[in-house]
Amino acid sequence: MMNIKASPLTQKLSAFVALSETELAVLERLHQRRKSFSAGRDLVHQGQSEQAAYILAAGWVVSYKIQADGTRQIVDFQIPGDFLGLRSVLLHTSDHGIEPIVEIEAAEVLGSDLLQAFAETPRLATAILWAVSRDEAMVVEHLVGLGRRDADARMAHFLLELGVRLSLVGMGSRQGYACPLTQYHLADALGLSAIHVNRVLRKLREGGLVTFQSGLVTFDDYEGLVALADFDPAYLDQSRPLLP
Amino acid sequence: MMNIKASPLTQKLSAFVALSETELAVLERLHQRRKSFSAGRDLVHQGQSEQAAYILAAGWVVSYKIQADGTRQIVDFQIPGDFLGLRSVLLHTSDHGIEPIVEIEAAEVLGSDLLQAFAETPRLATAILWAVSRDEAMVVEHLVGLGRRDADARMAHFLLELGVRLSLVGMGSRQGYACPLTQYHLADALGLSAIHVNRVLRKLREGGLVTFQSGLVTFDDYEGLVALADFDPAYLDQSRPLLP
DNA sequence: CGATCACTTGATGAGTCTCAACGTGGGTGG
DNA sequence: CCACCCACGTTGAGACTCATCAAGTGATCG
Repeated sequence: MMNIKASPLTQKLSAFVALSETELAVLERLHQRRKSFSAGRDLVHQGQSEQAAYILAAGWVVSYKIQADGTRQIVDFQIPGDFLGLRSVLLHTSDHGIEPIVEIEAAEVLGSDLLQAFAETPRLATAILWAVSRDEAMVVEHLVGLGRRDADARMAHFLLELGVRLSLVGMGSRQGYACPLTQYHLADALGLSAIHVNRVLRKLREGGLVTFQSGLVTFDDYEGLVALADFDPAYLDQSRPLLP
Repeated sequence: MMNIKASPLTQKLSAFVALSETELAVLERLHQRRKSFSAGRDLVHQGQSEQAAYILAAGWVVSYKIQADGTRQIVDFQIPGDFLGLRSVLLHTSDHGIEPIVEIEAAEVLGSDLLQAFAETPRLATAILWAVSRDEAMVVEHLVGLGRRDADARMAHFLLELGVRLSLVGMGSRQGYACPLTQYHLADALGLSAIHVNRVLRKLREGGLVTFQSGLVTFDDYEGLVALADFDPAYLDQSRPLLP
């Protein structure tokens, strides 16, 4: 391997399919057109008609929707190894905004790049399709949380899911992880007020379950948190390879 | 055209792309392996590993997730012209259940059928990809509703969205539509208790906005409802063709 | 060194849930 | 054919979760 360290996307896909040398090479080629973007400036505006998608290489990104009354609902966070704006490319328009939370690094991917890569290595296409389907499953799980979990379970579930996702790209463990999100981010993602988020975090911390402080998430009682959240990582694991 | 009436899927896709004779023929061929299923018996169980997908031809279907504590969250309803279990096929497992609400008619579609159809008519592939992306956009909008809309707006938005979807397949209009859902269905979809659903419906009815009664949804004041729900059908319209 | 941002805490109230009834129609079995 | 039952709908009272308003802290930064 050329690189000292594989890209997060490679790492993630490798956890699920054994990729050949060729496939790895094609994957790395997709990472060529590297760009960086600074925090806070929208990558994609809600309503914009957009052309390119990106593979996130470093940093955190948030996808959100703003309503007419000004409230914001965060649909998902993206972490290294995730795709950005894939649906915007397909629909040739974006119904949501995409904003870097910190300074990020991302590789621009054109529709044509993707097509070509798929033509060369169909297995890779399948692997990426898997990744996209998994994203969809995460959105569904998020929806379930908003509809049928109370604030505590919602928070617990969210922090656990993020932990699993980060672990897949080597940025987290059962101990915890670094997390640049503010309590306002959590509020907008979980459909709560920032004030209530604060109280929930305090409760979880004082209950000895998890600590969210100064950019660090620490799991104090992983099992307890799993129980509280009714967390079943099946929809993320997907360790059963779907390739023939 | 052979058929007196085009299938709902054909109707839906036609609203967005002008399909050639060939494409129409391929589309009709996908509807060959027709089956019917009775209400209440799961088509796909949560946790099952499933092989086939379906195109819904007649009837209503619900996709849901059951939690450990027994509460149910409905992710989406499918109406004629919608795909069922496409993601289950891709992931080779199902993280959610699929249940017919009434007696339904559906055409079984194997992965191989789909691949072959796509090989014959790439434009059709694009059209179907559009339909799938639109479904995704609907789930996202549903998520936003759960997170950031109060019960009244949630209900209003839901009834309006369903109206637009049904209109696309000729089963509804600005006047209203037939709807076999119970108040319990609404409750599980909107993250409310059935009791509160009842109250909300009464409020909307007495406010002269919309009537949900005995299997019939009637829009009494469409504009008023749109205003209450902050409903923007942009994510459904997609009238801008994405084909070259 | 004032400003701003992220966080924190308390008090109050709205929105929604839960529990507990009761109504009503269509189906089923005796 | 009647009596019953069950699913669905309706209504009221009280409790609880979470939002809102108000205020204040401590860091970071131009």
